[in-house]
Amino acid sequence: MADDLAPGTDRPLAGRANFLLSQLGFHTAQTFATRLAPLGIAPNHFGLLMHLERGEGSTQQQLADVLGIHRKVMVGLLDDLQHRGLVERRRHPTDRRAHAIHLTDAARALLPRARRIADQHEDEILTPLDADERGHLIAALQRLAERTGHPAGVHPGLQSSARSATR
Amino acid sequence: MADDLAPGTDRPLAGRANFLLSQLGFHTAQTFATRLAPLGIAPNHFGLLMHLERGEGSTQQQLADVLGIHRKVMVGLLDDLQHRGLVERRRHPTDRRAHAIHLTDAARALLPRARRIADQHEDEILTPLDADERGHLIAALQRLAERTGHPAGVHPGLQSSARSATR
DNA sequence: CCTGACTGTCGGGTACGGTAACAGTTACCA
DNA sequence: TGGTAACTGTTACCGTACCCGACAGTCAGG
Repeated sequence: MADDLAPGTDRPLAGRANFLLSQLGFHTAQTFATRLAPLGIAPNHFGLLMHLERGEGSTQQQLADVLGIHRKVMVGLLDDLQHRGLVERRRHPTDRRAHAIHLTDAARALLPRARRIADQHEDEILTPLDADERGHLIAALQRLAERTGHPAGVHPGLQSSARSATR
Repeated sequence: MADDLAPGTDRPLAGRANFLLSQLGFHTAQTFATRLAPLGIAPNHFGLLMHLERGEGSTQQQLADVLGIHRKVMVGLLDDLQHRGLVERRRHPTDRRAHAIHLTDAARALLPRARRIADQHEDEILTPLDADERGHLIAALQRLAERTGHPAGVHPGLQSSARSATR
């Protein structure tokens, strides 16, 4: 579209889609972490719990693969959740080196509350838009997200900052 | 909209606007930093240079206020840029405690290249959308960004990760 | 049975973020 | 005029988080 030798356009940052996405993404992650903090978990814990909900008994390695992180990080995440009483590391039925990760009843009670917080937070973020505009925005974002190479629902920044909301 | 006592909706993460924004924002910031790295600067340096372009001679404190960060962080950012030969700390004409920050010729030569990289990066991110959809998306994002409380063009995550692309 | 590969975990080096404090300078105000 | 309070830019410090390799225990295949 732009001439390959032309200098960049002189638009302000606030009109560039990449800046807006980065700015809004950071703000969204930050406020969501704040909303979730009273539950004693961080956004990455929430994502892990959501994954565990459909598929308990997985290995830590399997979970790490699905979320695209290193097994070492999974140790820390599960330590947090176990300390919080939300997951159990049971013996794996067939592989004695591995753990089978299961949700506790407390986690099953917590998840609906967390989902409601997520809904409220989303509604708050999208306040300026009506229902039609929200639909168009989400559809557009999904199309952009598909191109990033990350599997659906996998956050690229997951490999860090697990303990911020834990203490 | 949702009943206040209802459990949260059971949508996957990939369909929630707040998750999509956070995911895309992180990915966008990451790839933009990569595109910018060959120039020897990070995204926050780019933002600072853009601000300096319209308004040289500012004090470090003034710049920190405009960007919403602490003066100490500005010291680090300017250290990087000065080391890179892009800014000069001159004596302030009226206040001998303060520095007057000026761009160098190298910075004025670098900025068009950086802007072109930003344009290309934006185009790359928005590939799946046509011109109309891009316009609608940017307009919607701008309306959401206005509600965050951050001044236009101010990135909330600016207070960190300055040195990632410097070395 | 024995070697190689895998699982989950632990310690150590390193870099980062935020706090407190500093000298130099200005502004206020009696 | 003098003296105190506030401000600028900077440094030193400390607790924390992240990355790396290494480890015991266990499985799989020849």
